[in-house]
Amino acid sequence: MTLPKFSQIKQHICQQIEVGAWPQHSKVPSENELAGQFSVSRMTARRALQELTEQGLLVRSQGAGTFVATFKSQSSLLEIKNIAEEISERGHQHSSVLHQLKTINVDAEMAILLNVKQDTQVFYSEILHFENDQAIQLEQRFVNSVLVPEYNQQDFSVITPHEYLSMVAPLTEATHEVEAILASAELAIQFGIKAPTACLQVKRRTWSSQGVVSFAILTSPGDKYRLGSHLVF
Amino acid sequence: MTLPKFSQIKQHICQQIEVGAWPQHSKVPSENELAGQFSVSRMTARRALQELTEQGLLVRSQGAGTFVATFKSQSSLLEIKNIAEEISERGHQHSSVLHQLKTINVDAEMAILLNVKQDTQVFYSEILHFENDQAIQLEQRFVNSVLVPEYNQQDFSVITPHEYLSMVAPLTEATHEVEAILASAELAIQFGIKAPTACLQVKRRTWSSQGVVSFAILTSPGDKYRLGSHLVF
DNA sequence: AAGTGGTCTAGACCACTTG
DNA sequence: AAGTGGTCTAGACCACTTG
Repeated sequence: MTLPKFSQIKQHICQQIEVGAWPQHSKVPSENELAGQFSVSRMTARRALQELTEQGLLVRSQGAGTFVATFKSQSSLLEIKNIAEEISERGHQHSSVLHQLKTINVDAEMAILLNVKQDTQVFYSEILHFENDQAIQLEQRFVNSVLVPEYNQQDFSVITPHEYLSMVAPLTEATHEVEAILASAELAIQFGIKAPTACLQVKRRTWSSQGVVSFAILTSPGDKYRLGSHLVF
Repeated sequence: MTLPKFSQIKQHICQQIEVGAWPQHSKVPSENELAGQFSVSRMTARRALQELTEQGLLVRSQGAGTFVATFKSQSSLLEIKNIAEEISERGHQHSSVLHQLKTINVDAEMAILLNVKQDTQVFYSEILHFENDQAIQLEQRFVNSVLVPEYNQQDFSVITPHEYLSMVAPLTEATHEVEAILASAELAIQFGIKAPTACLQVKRRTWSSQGVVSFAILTSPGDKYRLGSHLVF
């Protein structure tokens, strides 16, 4: 299974930027130059440049060219942090209980979210995280078994899914959706809270260079958890 | 100056979804059908579908087709967007009702948040924002009267606070705190929802080069609003 | 088997910026 | 005038899902 040509070109450009060969504001090869170098049509080279522009790595200007974008100082805002780390940074004790770790058949929706074929087997893990004996987050995670075939063989009492995935499939991209929901009866019991409590629910999709790695649903009681971000312009 | 063909097709699809002709999860015309209907090449029809998918309006599945996505208002955590703009980008109608616009004496906490002396007079505005006649966000805002002395003389039926502040005190920095809360009885009435509903509450502090400009509390019903972010590493 | 989306080609004309 | 990106065409082959 080889990567599509436009993906290969994207990877090449990312690499050049990462190693510093193409610094900020430097001109990157034009569509025609890339098409020549990689022996593809202009449309394919264009797609690579276009997608990297949408991702914020490049900026384009008709007539002028394509340039490496200014790196955003966005690392601190909604970082993808490991919950165990977050808790220990607060000087508290992290622990977790593994509820489930199994293989499931994806339904249509999950197939789209993980970008796998229907009826593929994927991994599902459910872990409840504690901060000083207080349940703080329920982590429900679906993992692409093609990209991370040994996910279900890990011991999640010694490593968090986030830590393991960071090792075997480094993050290149992520999306978040944040919602407020009412705790279900079941959730309320797990968190040890009374029935009508608001919860923050973050749905996080993560990518490595190979594709979608996992889809996680992170739910936390609203009165014990919040998200922060700091933007600098 | 006419719109490009792919934009016209996008508009047409948006319209169908808006007027309810194509409800959630319904199948939209295939690339080939659209190409035929609009007398364009398949690549052009495809671009329209592709961009709407990236924007979250459609979902696609190879072999199966393209479908209208589950609709939910979404706002980005990474940019400070004007709510009126956000709503009109979704093709909906924004309106607002000004509840209050007055001068108040800050208490100790607000003095710290706005970085002004205690007992300074600051402006307070309270505005309820609607998306198509549905109340979607309550904006409670405290504004530094030293940096923005004419805030209380604006007509907030023609300009949003965000738009006005962007003009007179451009953003240089912002912090967000996101929490899930239970709607108070008063809030529930304003939003037209039943009592135990979860709400997303964003507390936003904004700076211009001169200092803290404003502190805003943005509250939205959880079932009608969500925040999103897209990170690239 | 027919339809769908995913990738790709080799051209074209255009608006725009740069030397 | 030459190069660049923006739009568009009319094809092609493929993997996949559906009846």
